[in-house]
Amino acid sequence: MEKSEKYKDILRTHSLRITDCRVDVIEFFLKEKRTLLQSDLEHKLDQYDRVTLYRTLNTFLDAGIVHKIPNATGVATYGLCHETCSPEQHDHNHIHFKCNNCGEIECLDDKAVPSVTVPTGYQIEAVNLIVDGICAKCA
Amino acid sequence: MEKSEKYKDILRTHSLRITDCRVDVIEFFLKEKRTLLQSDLEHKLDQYDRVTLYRTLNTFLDAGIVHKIPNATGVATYGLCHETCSPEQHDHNHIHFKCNNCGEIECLDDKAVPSVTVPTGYQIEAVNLIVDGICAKCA
DNA sequence: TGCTACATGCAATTAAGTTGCATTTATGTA
DNA sequence: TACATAAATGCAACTTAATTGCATGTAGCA
Repeated sequence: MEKSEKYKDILRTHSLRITDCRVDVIEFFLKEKRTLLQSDLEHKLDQYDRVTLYRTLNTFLDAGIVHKIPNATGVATYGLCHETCSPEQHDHNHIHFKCNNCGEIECLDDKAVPSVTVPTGYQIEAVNLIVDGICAKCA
Repeated sequence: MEKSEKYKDILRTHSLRITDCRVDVIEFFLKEKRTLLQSDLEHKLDQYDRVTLYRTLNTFLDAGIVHKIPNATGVATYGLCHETCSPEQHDHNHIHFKCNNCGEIECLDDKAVPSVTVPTGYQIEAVNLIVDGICAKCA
């Protein structure tokens, strides 16, 4: 299968229309293999308006193609979801690592989040574990 | 000891000058017993300029009086640190709970964060666990 | 009491996030 | 294959948060 077909299939799977912008955004995520900011997309894919990229990310968020990673920088950070994700069921049971040197946020896919307990009366919908430190590249 | 003396002592402990604004911000945190946004301070302590409140929060962050809680809302959220915190050594080993109904972020001080491991070459400096769901009040 | 470094207030700027609307386009159907 | 329609895009505009510079005021020490 041609590469662009693979990107298009991700859109088909999530019942989204196939547009150049969406295909390019998925391609960028898959090639970079890292979490991205909207500004990353704006620099790389500057043929598209920033509002279009903003809406593309939100559409992907709703569809379960990307997930938003909580962090203290104040800037929204997005990671590509596993193929098993859908709008109903997400599998984000992995650790996020934020490097205090290079600033990059990584998904450590093979590191599972330990189970947590909360006080009585609290209902858990999602668990996010963010580890801050120095990544292997910067150490 | 008078209450305001208690607030001032927190500032003395961290080698910060005692000013009305700083004392009022600490008092607000201690009385509310919850995490706060800068906008919360702006509404409650409107006798101070918002830049002053912004700088007060940053000063407290550097000094280790408050900590910034990672979240996906895009708005900085601050929690008062335990008295054991200092600029060098923080004790934030507790879970943060964000309610998807009321939006409030709580520190669950009695719930310890499980230990985590990261790949070889990564150095851990801090661990943040954010649980999303419905809090006891909203359930 | 006065000096000095630090804190504050005000003005202004940058950046992120968001919405409305006119235009263009993807896709199902005749 | 062309058409109709709902959805996607681009542009303009706006809101809010974060941030900086500078003049003025003040806490804390000598």
